Amino acid sequence: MPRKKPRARDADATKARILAAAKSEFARLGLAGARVDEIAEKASANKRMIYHYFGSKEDLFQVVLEEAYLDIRSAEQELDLDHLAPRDALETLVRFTWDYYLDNPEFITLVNSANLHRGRHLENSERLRTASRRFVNMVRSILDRGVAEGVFRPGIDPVQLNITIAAIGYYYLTNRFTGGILFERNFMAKKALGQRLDFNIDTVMRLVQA
Amino acid sequence: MPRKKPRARDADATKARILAAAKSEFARLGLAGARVDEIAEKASANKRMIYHYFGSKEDLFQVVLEEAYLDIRSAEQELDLDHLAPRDALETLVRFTWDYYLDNPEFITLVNSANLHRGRHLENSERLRTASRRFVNMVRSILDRGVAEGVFRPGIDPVQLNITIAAIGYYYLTNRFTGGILFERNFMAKKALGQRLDFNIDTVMRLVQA
Amino acid sequence: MPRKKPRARDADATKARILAAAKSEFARLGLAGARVDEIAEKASANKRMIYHYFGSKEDLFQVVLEEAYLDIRSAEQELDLDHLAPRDALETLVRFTWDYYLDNPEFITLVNSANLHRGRHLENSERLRTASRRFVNMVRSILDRGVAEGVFRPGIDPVQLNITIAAIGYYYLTNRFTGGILFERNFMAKKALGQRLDFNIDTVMRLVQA
Amino acid sequence: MPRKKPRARDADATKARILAAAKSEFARLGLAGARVDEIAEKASANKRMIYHYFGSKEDLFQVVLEEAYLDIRSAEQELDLDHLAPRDALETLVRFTWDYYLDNPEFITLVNSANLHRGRHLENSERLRTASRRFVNMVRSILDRGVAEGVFRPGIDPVQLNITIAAIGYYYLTNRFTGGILFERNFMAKKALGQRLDFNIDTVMRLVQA
DNA sequence: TATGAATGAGTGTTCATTCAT
DNA sequence: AATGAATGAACACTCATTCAT
Repeated sequence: MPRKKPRARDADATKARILAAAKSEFARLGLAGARVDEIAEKASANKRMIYHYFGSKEDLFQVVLEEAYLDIRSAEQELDLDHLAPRDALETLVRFTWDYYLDNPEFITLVNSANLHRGRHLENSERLRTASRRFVNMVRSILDRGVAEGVFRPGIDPVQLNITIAAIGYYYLTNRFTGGILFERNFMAKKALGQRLDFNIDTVMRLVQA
Repeated sequence: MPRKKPRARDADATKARILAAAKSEFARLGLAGARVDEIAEKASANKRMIYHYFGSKEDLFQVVLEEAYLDIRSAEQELDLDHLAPRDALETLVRFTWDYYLDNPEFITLVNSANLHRGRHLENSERLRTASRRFVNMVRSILDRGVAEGVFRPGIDPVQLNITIAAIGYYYLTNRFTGGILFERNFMAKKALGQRLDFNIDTVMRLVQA
Repeated sequence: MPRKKPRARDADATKARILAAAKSEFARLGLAGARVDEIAEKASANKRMIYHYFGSKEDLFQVVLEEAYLDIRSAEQELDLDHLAPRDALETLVRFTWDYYLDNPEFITLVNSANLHRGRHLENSERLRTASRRFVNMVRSILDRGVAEGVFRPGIDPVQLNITIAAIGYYYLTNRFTGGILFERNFMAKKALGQRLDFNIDTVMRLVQA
Repeated sequence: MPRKKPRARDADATKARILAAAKSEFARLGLAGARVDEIAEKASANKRMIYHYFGSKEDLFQVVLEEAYLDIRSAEQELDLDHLAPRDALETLVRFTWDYYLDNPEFITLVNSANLHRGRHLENSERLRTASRRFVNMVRSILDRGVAEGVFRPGIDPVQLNITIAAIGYYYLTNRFTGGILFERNFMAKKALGQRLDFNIDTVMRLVQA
């Protein structure tokens, strides 16, 4: 017996399309600047579906944010840093962080938006806290191994180190527009990007050097 | 008998009040999130005056941004770093940058907003470009003196260094909300702030060390 | 049992109500004088619907204008003047034009508004151009038949004639207020209206007389 | 004794500049569309002066209107039609009316605006009523002389005649924009203007012909 | 006579959200 | 599951007018 309407089953696809459109719009325009109409149109979905699946614009923002953070945390785990020598592991992490920001520019503006709203939208995400703990432990383990092997100096706070690794890439990229104007450089030129990555690896290596 | 300045109906004072209110609102809510009505009310000014003096919400945003940047550039000049020993000068700059961000939290979110809008509002500010050139030259001069004295290694790009100095403070503070959640720390606790500043000074010193 | 048309939530009906209200308001107060709020209220519609269906106040004005012109052009076609003797056809047209202006006073002020705005809102209406061509051809055909029958003199430009037929009715009615003041007459008294129509028919007949 | 402040005496000049600017703006945009700010700027006058001299925007409109009407009435008197043969006098009047409309295009849109507002702004102008009476009498006298000389037919109402003389010129010019679109002609081309004037003279002459 | 500063009530337009089907 | 219609509150911006000097 042939099924009647194979139209259904789109629920997940519709949700995914909404989420992708929302991510793009929130990243591009911020929470206040993004428009529900525009998100619906870009998702080829009816506006009503957004409310059906996500409840409200803010709730949708919250889901987008959580997904974005879980994505980077999950990608970091796949780096398998525990199987690399400490120095290699650290350099890999610096490179990965930089590349991830470059490949996922929405991540940066989403995080900025989240903080403009004082982190309110992530407050209750236990999944995120768990993933973060795991991530910090990974960095700590690299540091510990490096100290044991005598290549890293002791006493480095893995959280501080990690903030710095993120900072030196993130800041350069998020402020690439005003930076380009103030310093009269094209921050996104291929050569400039390469130089910055080198500078950052150097910075981190000198920082942990025994 | 010299008359005092006839202060009532003072255009300059009104403009200044509008500017201050706008700075606060744009910093708090972003360009899209800020409300002209609210700015007017906080400035104890009539909404019409905003349009009279600044033309539009975006034009007002532009002025706020430019003023904010000029302010930090001007404060940096007052540090008189050329009269300090190179290492002291650099540490002073790192400390100043950190303190400025702490004392002027609006600066950070304003810069974020400027970049969310792709730097569009600063594109034509020659005043800013001039001030920035002067600032970069100041950092370059510190580096040169340090190299000459044998305390800094040669070949450091002053722009890269400066970006890093800004980054390691800026990122910590702008992302203090999500950071606090992910890393389960109070980023703004007095002790945490002190530790971060120490970490940053250390980072920069190791970076330039001969 | 056939269900009646589900009339509630009827987009067409809402559009029609908006159009009718807009016609009335634009006619009464002009494009600048009419208020979108008032149009919405008179249409028992939400203001948002006006923008949903018509885009903007000016676009709405454009649609109102085009509809108004198409309406008179369509009514003229229904006169079936080609089946009347040339003199009867012409008199019928003069009477119709006069009656149409009397019955549709909004038409006159709408046309005035259109011209105050330099015709900008009708520039791209191909429908209107088509209807106008058909109309001019109808008048031309009446003239031609009259000349062939020897009752009209030859060489009359149908466009000039038509402008005159419109003018002598239109001017009297559109300027009835200042006219009433200047000439100290009630232009809209039944007797005055009859006299003017007679005068106009006479004017046109003498103009085309062989 | 030397006069103190020779700055004064500008009062009349200021009023005149305001009046000229107001005429232009009201003609161009209508009563609702014209802006007090714009009028002040075009008059190189302070906005406050408009209120000082004229009381309100509507009062200013009233003065502009009255002046405009008095101007055409006064120009008509200067034609000295009583010294021309009846047919010449009539043709002169038709030509003058046409030329006046062409040379003073603001007059037409001002009259349209006056009537959009139902003549309200002219209701109490006794000066205008007086000038109008004189004008009607002039036309009546031409007709009477023509009848006496046997060149005009009797029984023509001077008011109706005058309305028609105005109408056939006024309508063509006020509706030149929509007319140009509908009839696909350039109503303002030199040749077109000449043809229309000829057509109008012909119309009037046939109308009064004995 | 003249003026720049200031204002309150609007004015077209947009928004996130809900209703009815 | 999905949709087009509808809404009310808000939004950026404007206006004619008055105040203070």
